Amino acid sequence: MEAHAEPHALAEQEICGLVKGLATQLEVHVRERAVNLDLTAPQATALRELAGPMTMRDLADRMSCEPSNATFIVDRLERLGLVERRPHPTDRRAKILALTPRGTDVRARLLAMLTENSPVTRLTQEEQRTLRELLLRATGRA
Amino acid sequence: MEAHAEPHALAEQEICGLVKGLATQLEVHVRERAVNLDLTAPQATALRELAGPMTMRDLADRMSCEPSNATFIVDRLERLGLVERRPHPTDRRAKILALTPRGTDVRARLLAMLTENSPVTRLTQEEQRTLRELLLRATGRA
DNA sequence: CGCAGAACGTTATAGCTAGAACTATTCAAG
DNA sequence: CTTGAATAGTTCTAGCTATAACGTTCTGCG
Repeated sequence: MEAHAEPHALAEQEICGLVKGLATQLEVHVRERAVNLDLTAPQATALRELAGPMTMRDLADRMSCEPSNATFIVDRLERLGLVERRPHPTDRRAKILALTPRGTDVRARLLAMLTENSPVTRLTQEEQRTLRELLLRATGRA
Repeated sequence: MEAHAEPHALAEQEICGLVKGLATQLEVHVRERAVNLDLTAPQATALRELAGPMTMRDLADRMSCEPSNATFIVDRLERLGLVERRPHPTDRRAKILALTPRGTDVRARLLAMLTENSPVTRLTQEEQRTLRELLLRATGRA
């Protein structure tokens, strides 16, 4: 029987499903808030990650997506007048992303909505700290 | 300053990014193994979740995706001769998904590859148990 | 029984995503 | 200084994904 042969492997598979499940719930949570601002989920996610000026690559890393996808999303945010692409002061290959005044305003309203009823709030502060530690280790960032 | 205004909210945002990051790493891990079997990542994920006969809805739930997407993926798996759609014995709306002999074989080889060097193996058994508990609670399944 | 509401699965559509190929620029080794 | 490798960003394309709408079947309630 499979269950008796590889119990360890089964646990790993379950965790994969749970991680995907939580990621999906978080994306749905973002999407539900984003529509109120006429944004799609990835656009809102990008806006959330733009806590300060950064390059396209930085944004792609923070969103865990490929640079080509960051280009796609920033194109739309720029068209909406929420983000600007500025030249990088020392690296002529790179571009610095900066929020416009409207972008700053929309981002503030977005963050306020995102903090309400997030799936993560099902966990206590202590549990959130533990989860953060485990995710840091699992992703190899710690 | 933002950091002083809402430290709690910032922690939540970091967890969102970490969950997405781990989910992405897990998908990359699946994709890298899947290509050896001429499968795409979602096809391999579906095959992994097909531990036994189940309906389209069950598969969609296990994959955390919409039913329309499950239709898309199962169409391809059926075309590859790995999965069959059979009528449900008591519910004429539903269909039962069953692996073909070749599907069973491919799935076994897939599972063997997936257990090797998964990002989750960066955690100890004990840590994996803790992570599983927290994810169950965060997703509202426990 | 009969009907309203819900559930299962599919289709069509619009939008998101990764990968490969490309240009321009930077970095590192000689 | 110069050349080869690496990096930043974009474009193009194929494929994945969610949503809405639909037909079919089931379920609960009167």
